[in-house]
Amino acid sequence: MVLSEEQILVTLTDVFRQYGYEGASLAAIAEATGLAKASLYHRFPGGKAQMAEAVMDRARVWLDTVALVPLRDQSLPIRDRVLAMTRQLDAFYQSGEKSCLLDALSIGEAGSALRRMTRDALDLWAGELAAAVAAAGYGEEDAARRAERAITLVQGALIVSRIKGDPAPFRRVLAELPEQLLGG
Amino acid sequence: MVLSEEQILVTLTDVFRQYGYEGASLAAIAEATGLAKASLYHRFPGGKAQMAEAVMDRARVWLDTVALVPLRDQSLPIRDRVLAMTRQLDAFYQSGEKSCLLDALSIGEAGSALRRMTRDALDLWAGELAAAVAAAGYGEEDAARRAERAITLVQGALIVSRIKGDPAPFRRVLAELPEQLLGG
DNA sequence: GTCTATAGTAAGATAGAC
DNA sequence: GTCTATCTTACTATAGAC
Repeated sequence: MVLSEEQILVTLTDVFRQYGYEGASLAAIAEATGLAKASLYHRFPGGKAQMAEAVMDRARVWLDTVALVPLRDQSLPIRDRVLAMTRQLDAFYQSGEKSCLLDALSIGEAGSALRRMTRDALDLWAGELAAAVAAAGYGEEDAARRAERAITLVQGALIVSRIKGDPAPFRRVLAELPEQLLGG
Repeated sequence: MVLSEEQILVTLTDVFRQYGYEGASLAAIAEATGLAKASLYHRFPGGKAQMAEAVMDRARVWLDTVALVPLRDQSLPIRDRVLAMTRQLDAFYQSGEKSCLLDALSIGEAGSALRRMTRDALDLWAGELAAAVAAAGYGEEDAARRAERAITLVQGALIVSRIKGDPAPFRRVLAELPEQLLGG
């Protein structure tokens, strides 16, 4: 059976964020996707490194074309825009039951291309979030700090939720994110 | 040359938090410690799993006997106690240049014993921090939320700093931790 | 308690048939 | 584009000498 590239990338994303880059063996990937290892190499001649880069590229595209889109909709109140972003995050992380992709792919001896991609994704997220907050009337620097703190809370909450085996900390952070970004 | 158990655990801690559990190969551990693989097995018959558990156990002891000690010193103002804890964290994480051990050892297929140890360490930290905040006059539930949020910020900041290759986010979070815990 | 040497296994990756 | 079978390497772990 022939799977679509999209279906494979969804599965790869799950495997990488569950096991991390090193922990995700080709055997595990083959089993999760239902494809033989040779078939994976047919689609990703660069092997596991290319698979991880494809996953990260798709994550950046998702950030750019889905999660961050509501932030740019100036017809909505800023608080609603932020709220729409948190709903996308909630879906991507399944309310805290899935681990963070940026974390999983930035640990260990990830290649330099992958490192750059995780950094770019983080910068994209932080930049657009800061711009949205600044557009709400905050100073550039204040907005940048609020955006950085929001992202920090999301990343941290995903770790705390994973370690505790309890999605509640992530849900709490997500619920308080609009106030964190726009309050005070 | 015979290294002390403590010297080995210091090195193991560094290797595990740099590469993660899966990424830390015995070859890398042997090179970092200067011991042959067989010598490592002499000291840790349970192999890599036992090494990681020993590292995590030492981290819990450090938390209990070093980092959290100032929190219990009721002769000092609460803000100074929290500040003393942040100084210990700053030293352990070398101002954000070292990754988070709890993160590195909780990702992937870490054994159930290791999982329990990371969770226990997190609970110990959260519990004592919440108790200290509560002793400053906050309600139990409010104190627990503030403690959870502080730990979330520290974890998240370590990830952001690692991805960006810039310790500044971690330093900022640490500097704002007393206000985060006790302000408002 | 250290080492060299090696066993046994699982990893990433490839060849070639269909 | 898929597969089975295989190659090579690197891994975890052990044996046995000093």
